[in-house]
Amino acid sequence: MAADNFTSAVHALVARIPRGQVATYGDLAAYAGRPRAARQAGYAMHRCPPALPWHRVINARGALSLAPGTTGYLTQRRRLEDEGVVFIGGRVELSRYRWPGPG
DNA sequence: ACTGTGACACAGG
DNA sequence: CCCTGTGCCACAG
Repeated sequence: MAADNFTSAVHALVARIPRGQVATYGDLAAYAGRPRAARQAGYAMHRCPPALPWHRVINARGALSLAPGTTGYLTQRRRLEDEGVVFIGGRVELSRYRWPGPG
């Protein structure tokens, strides 16, 4: 069952994102030690344990990468809004909510 | 081994 | 702002 290092690193990072803040796939990949593996971070999120705050992970444009209208999209958006994240035109202001990183 | 695909990102136009 | 092409990395068939 053990996930590979990159995947577990991404999951560990997701667990560290503070409430009300967000991180991009590219950010997570970089913090995990692979600056060019944003897509793989996305795959890691697809395999993300439901207990983690997966909704705090969005794309570099400040939008949700799940298909609009789907249950996943609505869940993610509602959770973020519950944490105080404001959506404008389907996007959030990254300069305002972006997590600086683990260290 | 090769091709297609994706919860991505960035440079151009 | 939009849309498009290209680069990227790993997985599935």
